[in-house]
Amino acid sequence: MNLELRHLRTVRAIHHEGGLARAADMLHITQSALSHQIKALEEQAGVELFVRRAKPMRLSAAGMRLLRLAEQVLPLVAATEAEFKGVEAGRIGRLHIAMECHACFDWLLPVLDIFRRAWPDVDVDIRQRLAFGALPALAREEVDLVISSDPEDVPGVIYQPLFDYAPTLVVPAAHPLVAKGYAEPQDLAAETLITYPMDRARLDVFSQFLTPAGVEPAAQRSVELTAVALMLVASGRGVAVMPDWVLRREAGNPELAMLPLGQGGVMRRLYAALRETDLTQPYMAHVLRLSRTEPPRLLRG
Amino acid sequence: MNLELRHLRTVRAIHHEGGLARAADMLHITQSALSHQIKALEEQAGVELFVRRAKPMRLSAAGMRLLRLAEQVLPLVAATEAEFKGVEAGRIGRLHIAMECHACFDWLLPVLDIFRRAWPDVDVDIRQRLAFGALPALAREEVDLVISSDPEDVPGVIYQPLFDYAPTLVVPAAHPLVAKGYAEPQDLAAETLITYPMDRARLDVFSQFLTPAGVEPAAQRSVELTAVALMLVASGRGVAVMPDWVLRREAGNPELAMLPLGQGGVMRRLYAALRETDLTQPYMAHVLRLSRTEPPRLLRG
DNA sequence: GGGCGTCGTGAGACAAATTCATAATCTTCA
DNA sequence: TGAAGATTATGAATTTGTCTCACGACGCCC
Repeated sequence: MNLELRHLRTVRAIHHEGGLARAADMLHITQSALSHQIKALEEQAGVELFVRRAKPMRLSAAGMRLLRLAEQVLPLVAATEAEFKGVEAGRIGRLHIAMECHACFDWLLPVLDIFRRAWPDVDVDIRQRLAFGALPALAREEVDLVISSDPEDVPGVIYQPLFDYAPTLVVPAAHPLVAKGYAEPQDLAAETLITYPMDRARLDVFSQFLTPAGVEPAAQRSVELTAVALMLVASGRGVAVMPDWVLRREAGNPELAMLPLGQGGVMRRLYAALRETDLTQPYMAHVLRLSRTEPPRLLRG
Repeated sequence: MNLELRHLRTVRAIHHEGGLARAADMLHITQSALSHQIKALEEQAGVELFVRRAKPMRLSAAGMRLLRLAEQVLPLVAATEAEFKGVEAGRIGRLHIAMECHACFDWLLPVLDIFRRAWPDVDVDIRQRLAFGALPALAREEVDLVISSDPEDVPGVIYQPLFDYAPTLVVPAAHPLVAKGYAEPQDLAAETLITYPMDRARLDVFSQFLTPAGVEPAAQRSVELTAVALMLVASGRGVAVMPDWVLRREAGNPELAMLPLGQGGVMRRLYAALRETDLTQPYMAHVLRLSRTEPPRLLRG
């Protein structure tokens, strides 16, 4: 019977205003238009929706059921429309984040905790394991922000630098390398390397250290959790490379020792990638600012 | 932003069918129409509702919010439309009853109890004290059935006879009139008459007995409940006139005695009034049949 | 019974949705 | 990589639907 919201708005207006003429007034159309409309509607429904005996016109029993539907549905619609105005105004939005950096949980969770208090209407989520990589997901609008240290040139996507970090080797306290004071690629040739479960190309230890030197570790083992990796290192099962901000917290742990990669260490820069169109979103600006300022503060505090 | 159900149906179809072309198919319009429609919608909303990078087209974050609305609203609409089909088929309807007869509760409630089991989708109600009388309320579709013993000629309203009854005087068992065996109007001139709280014109004792004879009772008192009226009579506070079907239940009560009005008694006929247009409703036919057959059965049983 | 308010109706103006034909993209697969 | 197939976009014409205008009908209230 092809009901439309227009009809529900009409039914509600006639009921609330008490009569066709006044309802037409409130809907900013003529009384005649309403008369035509309800006549067509009644023909479609096959039921009399209004009682015409008494003027002004009133809803019949069947009309009342339509009114009930209108009172249910129209507020929902109005709320959604209001949300859309909110989206236009930038108050509402979505912030789904993809990380190519396992340890980033460490600083990202506190950052998002601050963020969600400031932007309660923004839908926040973190998504791992995107099927075809994080950047395509960004372009396809599956996610809205990608945390990565490998900027790629993708049209419509821009990179904002966040902060620098040093991938650092962590070994058992008793390890012979500790005396040397730093690690060279060859030093890992006989070691079991513990990494996060990611593509080699996205692991700093390979992309910045081992692969350029053509060195392969004796064995590799992947674990999901930072705490587990550190435990394995402490118990002599292998060595790992992690951002310095993770390890700074373990500075007081007597079972572990940290060594720079190479004599001078390796510096890496973390970026946030987002769609160019989202750059104007105020909440995006906010989350970027938080992501630049909060992590260093967390390390000090 | 003038959303319409059409748009919600489109959004839902595109999501479920996964793409414009298939959605167009399911909605029985061309792909082109849909393309135009969503373009217009996006312009109105000021937000991109679909992600066009990847084909087939997918909902964007904003589109997802519209989808949520669609999933909320469309089932409600569909349910109401289904109800309207039910109304057309006569399965669903309203049966609001106005009584001009207080004691009719006695038989009407059992009748409605049977009725509602047979017609669970018919909305049943009993309404007392209609502002301007029951018959205008019938014409105005405030009620759908009126129980009355005074048929009036109203266009569009027809009367169906239900059953006959005898308004009967009930007095205390020790009352002097009991010896006489019947009551004449003058016998009530010295009595307190207990009635239901209604207009005199609608009380049998006046319209059929006292008023024609020009007799006025010594006093009149009105009570709502039959049981209370009988209690007052039993305790010598007055006399009352009620339909015989009410009193037959009190036949064994040693404190009360029943007397016919006049030597031969008075007979009255109860009618059900309804709109002519409702005469074809199957549930109306059913409630009328029940109202004819059940009350006599109740008296016997 | 004449004014007043309310609703109904038909014709024409206007707006909107749909279709048709075709172009522009993207995907897939050899 | 290039051609076939699938998917979406676009512009103009067409159809459909909605609204307005002008007027008529009806009921109500002094």
